Amino acid sequence: MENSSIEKRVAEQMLLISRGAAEIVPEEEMRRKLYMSIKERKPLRIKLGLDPTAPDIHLGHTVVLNKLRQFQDLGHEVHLIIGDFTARIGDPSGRSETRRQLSDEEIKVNAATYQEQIFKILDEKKTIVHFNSEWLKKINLADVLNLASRYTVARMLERDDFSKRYKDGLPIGIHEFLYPLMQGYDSVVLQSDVELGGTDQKFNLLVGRSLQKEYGYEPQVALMMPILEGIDGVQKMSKSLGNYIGVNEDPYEMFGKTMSIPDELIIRYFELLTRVPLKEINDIENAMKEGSVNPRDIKMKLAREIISIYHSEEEAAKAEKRFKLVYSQRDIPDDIPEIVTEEGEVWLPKFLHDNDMVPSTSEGRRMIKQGAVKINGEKYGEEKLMIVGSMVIQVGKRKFVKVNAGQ
RNA sequence: GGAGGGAUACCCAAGCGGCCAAAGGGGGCAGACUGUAAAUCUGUUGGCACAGCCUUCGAAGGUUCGAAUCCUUCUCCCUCCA
Repeated sequence: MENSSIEKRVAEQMLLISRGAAEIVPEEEMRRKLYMSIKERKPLRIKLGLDPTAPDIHLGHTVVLNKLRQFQDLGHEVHLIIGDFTARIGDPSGRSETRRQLSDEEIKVNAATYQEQIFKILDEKKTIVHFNSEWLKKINLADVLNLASRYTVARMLERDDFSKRYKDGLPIGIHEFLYPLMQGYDSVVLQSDVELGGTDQKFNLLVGRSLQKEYGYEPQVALMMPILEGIDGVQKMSKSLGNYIGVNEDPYEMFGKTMSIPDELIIRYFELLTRVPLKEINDIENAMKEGSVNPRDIKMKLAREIISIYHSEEEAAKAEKRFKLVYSQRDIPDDIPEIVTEEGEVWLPKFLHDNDMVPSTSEGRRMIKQGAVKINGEKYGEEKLMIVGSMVIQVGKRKFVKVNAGQ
């Protein structure tokens, strides 16, 4: 192949790879690796490590997975490492406190659900999955010492999270120092060319680089993706903060949650979560700046795009229709759950609780007092309710149930 | 190993014998307004068939008519010294 045509393909790949990326360290090396890969027709080994610390994955996780998928589509070799061993330690990255250590059982369960969800994005056939216990389990203390001797405490303490904790007098477990070393060791074993991660992974990825050098291999390139903000627009998306959209959520939930993101996040979500071409995204951005489109409509498009990836276009359209009905027209949707009960008087707080519309009867009472409960579209302020015939009970904006009183 | 300080609800934080289901702030939820965005205002924020009762101030015991508050032991964390 001509040098010039290789260069051209390198440039093309670089463009795709850079989309949304926060940082590529070092960028020049990325180019060089791509060049060699094309020239020698040898795919790059791309590594992504995942800690099975939470049972479900959400859109925040998909940022990096989408990038991985791009590499796959470009013909590179994707290695997914399930950190079943490292999960025992828990990644200290960005943590202001020591992580809880997980049990084997939890890890196993999480790893299984992970894999099932991950392949909604990655091409299963082209993905090589490893569990890092494969090699980390076999290491003995002498190996650990050998590994540990290749890094220094001073460099560990350069890390933001460690140095902050150290300064604040918060505990740092010795085992937490081992975490980046183990992750780096994964790279040594795998001889990865590129490792992906969030920007919070920078330190770990760079440790991988230096360990690979220590062990006499070519160091990997660190490709960092931004950390996605959650639907509150402020904090990073995470399950524990409750500001997430899960990939397993039903289309209507996804639609609603997407619509609730702040406007400032729209473009970012497009860029990091969809496959809408960059050019189109730019057009959207400009149109919004000019005010020629309503951000609400753009958000609806975003929601459709996202749902299409995890469900289907039909589902997306259905979710949109329902959304418009409930929120724009303030109407009652027709596909709400129905329950059958006996005719007669019920104590509403308990009734709502029994039907999972409120977390407790106390909360139910509060909702009623605050005017959040509607019967057949009418605000209802009483705790006692006479159930006759068929009625729709609504709590807040989004919870509906249809009650049919049997004979 | 020695000396001192601390642990309060989702988070931060006040309370230091009864008026404490526990101030204040953040966050959450709901209402109004809207584009279920943001901003703003208002209410609410342990449970229970609820003007009452039950559980909750790191854990377990104790003192007291009465304990988040006092005592004992334990657990965890921090600071200083070694």
